[in-house]
Amino acid sequence: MSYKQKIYIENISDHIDKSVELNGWVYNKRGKGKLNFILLRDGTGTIQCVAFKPNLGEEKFDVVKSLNQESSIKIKGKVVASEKAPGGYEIDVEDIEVYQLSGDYPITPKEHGDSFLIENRHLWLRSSRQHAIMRIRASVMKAIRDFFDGLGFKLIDSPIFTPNACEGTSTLFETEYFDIGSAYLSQSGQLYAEASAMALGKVYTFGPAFRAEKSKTRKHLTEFWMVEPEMAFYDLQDDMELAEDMTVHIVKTVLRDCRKELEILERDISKLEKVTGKFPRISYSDAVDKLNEMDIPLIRKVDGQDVEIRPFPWGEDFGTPQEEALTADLDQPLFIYNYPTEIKAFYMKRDPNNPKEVLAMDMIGPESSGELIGGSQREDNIDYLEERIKEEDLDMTDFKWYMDLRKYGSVPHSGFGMGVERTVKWITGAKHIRECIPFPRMIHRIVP
RNA sequence: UCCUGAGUAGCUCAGUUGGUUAGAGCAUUUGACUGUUAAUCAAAGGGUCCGGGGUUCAAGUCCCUGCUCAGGAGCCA
Repeated sequence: MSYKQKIYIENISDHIDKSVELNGWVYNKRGKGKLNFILLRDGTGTIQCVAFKPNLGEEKFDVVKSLNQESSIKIKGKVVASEKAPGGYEIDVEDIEVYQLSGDYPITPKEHGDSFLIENRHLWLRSSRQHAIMRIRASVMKAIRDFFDGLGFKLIDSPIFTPNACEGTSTLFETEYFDIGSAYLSQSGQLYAEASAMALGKVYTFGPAFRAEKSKTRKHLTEFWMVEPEMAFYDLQDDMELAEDMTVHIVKTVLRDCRKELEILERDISKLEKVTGKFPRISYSDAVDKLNEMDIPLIRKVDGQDVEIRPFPWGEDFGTPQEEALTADLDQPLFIYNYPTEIKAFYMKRDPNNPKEVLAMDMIGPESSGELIGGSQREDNIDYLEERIKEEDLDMTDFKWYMDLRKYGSVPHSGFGMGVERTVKWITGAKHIRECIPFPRMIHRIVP
């Protein structure tokens, strides 16, 4: 039989009243004497299969009785519509074949703790919630690629091994690289995206990024996926407009293609439906004023003690409490733009009207989802860029090739980076970012 | 790195003031049942109470120490 003729549960309604063959795993089983109900999952969905002893015969019925959770089986039977069946359809089992009877499956239908589930991540992926999140993740990835491809962007792949730091060295994973010495795992493909944008105009790089930050929170991974578009002749306004359109496109795609998954996750869809565009924008300085109106202080650790500083001083970066306060009443993501130069990366363009600020923006998601996007117009003036590299104590020789981009036809250009897992966390309403990537890498976990 | 909390059956947990043989639900095994929805009912098996040290006639329980895990902070996407 050709693979094209294989039948999957997600399309089972195309085969009503026909006999079909399904392959899958036992998700759950309920016995009732001569009648057994098998909940079969095949990766595309689940369906109830009804095994009735008089129809199957003693021998085959004993096979059904021996099945336990996650046994792998082939089932032949007729597809029937039934109000009693979860999902509306069920299979009247005519024949069954066992690939393998499962041993004691550790993830039972009852509750489990976080640490047990993450230790069994390779099996946890089979559970309905995780299954739904992974399908939404796949949909988000595809939405991102479709969005940029549709606008004529070219996908370029930036290297994972890099010789130097993009922003600071303390958070780099270091590895040996033959006789050359140390190489570092890429924290961002941005510098390479900039070079590519000068060649191709509009590009995006999409791949994993590695950060050795010792963060231990529900929104940090040491390995995460990031999409980074970079566009020649785009200013900061263009950059924000693009980020907004992309975000709307992602949410719309998931709402269109993943209704079932969002239902399994019990996500409040009405909240996502409000993400339609015209995201609010506020400058950093206005945001500081607003925080002070709301009496939100800066909280700083001094000798292990939390000290509240009022009013919030201009020049300090926003943390979680500030982001939450600024977005609490909003249905859509918020752009904060024009940050103090000192707290931002060297490559961001200083505002020609105010050198204390850079043309940078962050997009903070609603529903406490935090920073989803960070971007900026890039510094295109070679002298200012050199000044900033020196201020940050970075090694000029590392950036020789990067400076060439400002030497040979420098142009205004902009870009941003969006964390895929944070976006998936927001859209799915997942409690923890570790649920938003198949195999999370975190400060204290690298297995499985 | 800092702060807080937790570690008892395969899993989720209870375990009184320190006191006889450490319990429950799920999972597993066996049996009953023709419509179950995390099925139900009956029975059985299953324990290095995280490791080490201490106090005590007596420690799962109190003290010290180490390890592991979780939540939060900072940093960031």
